[in-house]
Amino acid sequence: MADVKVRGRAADQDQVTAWINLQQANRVIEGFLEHRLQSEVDLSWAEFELLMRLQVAAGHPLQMSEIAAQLINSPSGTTRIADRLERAGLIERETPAANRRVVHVKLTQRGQEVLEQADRAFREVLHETFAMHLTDSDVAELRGMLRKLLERNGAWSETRCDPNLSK
Amino acid sequence: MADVKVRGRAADQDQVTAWINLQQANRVIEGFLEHRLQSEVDLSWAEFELLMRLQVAAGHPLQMSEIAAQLINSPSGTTRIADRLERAGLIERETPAANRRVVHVKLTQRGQEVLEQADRAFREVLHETFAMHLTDSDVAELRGMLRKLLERNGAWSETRCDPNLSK
DNA sequence: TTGCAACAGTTGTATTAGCAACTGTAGTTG
DNA sequence: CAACTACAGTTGCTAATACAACTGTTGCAA
Repeated sequence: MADVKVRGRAADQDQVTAWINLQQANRVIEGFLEHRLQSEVDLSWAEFELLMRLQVAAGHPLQMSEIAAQLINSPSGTTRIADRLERAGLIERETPAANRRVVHVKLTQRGQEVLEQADRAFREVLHETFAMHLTDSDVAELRGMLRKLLERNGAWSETRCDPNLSK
Repeated sequence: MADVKVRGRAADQDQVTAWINLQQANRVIEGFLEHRLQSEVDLSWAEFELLMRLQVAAGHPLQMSEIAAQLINSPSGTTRIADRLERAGLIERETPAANRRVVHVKLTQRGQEVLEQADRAFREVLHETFAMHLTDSDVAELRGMLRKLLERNGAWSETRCDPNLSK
């Protein structure tokens, strides 16, 4: 029984370390992305993320609440990001007559263009800081684990993250 | 060549998805931790993280810059977190006579006590939202990948994350 | 020793995020 | 159809974050 406990505590420690490292990696890489996007296309990572979601929707407008769920952001936070993007002329908001509670968000032409440029920078940085250092099977395993974590925590949105941008 | 490109793009997509999922998992789990720590011991996750670093140092005081590096936070951000913890009486700051540029930070008795309580809550939540859903080999693989990412991005601080709290 | 550059940390300022409260709409029940 | 509840989104407010500029310290070089 003491045995079990000792083993349990060591494993516990590994898990804590894994979590801390996950957070650190997330911060470092997000930091690089943030800086590069800011300097190159004047977008924050959060703004880029929102645009990416619209791109994934492929012209089909998204509701604010859908976007918020996918970004795992608060409703108000999502509103603010959308405010900035709308002011910058990159997205449009429209409340459909059919259901005047909701807001349909879609990319403008300009938004599409900026996003494509941002996407190139994004993929470059992601490659240098993330993808380049992982094998294909690493990525597969990682996705499996993360998917499990998201599912078990009720945050799996069956997200296709396939912007399919530069065809 | 078209083949290579196609395969390359698909792999690219998997990598993007892995990254997005990493971020999502990080947000979800950090959210749970944040709420639980806030309600239970009135600490933010950032504050807890700083306390944990001091705990790891096992009584040996840390400099602000060391803490900032480990937390991957800006100097000013670290100062502010330390301000709050000091005001709450959980840490002490002292500039040693030997080098009056630096600040030595250490836990107070009260800080030690609060941290132990916080640590129990932390481990509970981490288990429920993270550790419970991963096998030992998952954790090992994950740590390997994350370590590689941190190293390659110049952010590997050879962090022991072993608070070794409840002995 | 004086002067200067690099460093450690803090503070001013602006941006961002989240909670709680609010507006307005849809659906439901009596 | 009136009242009530739930929902979608926004806004007021407060807290937190980061960059840049600042204070004070150390080490080095002329």
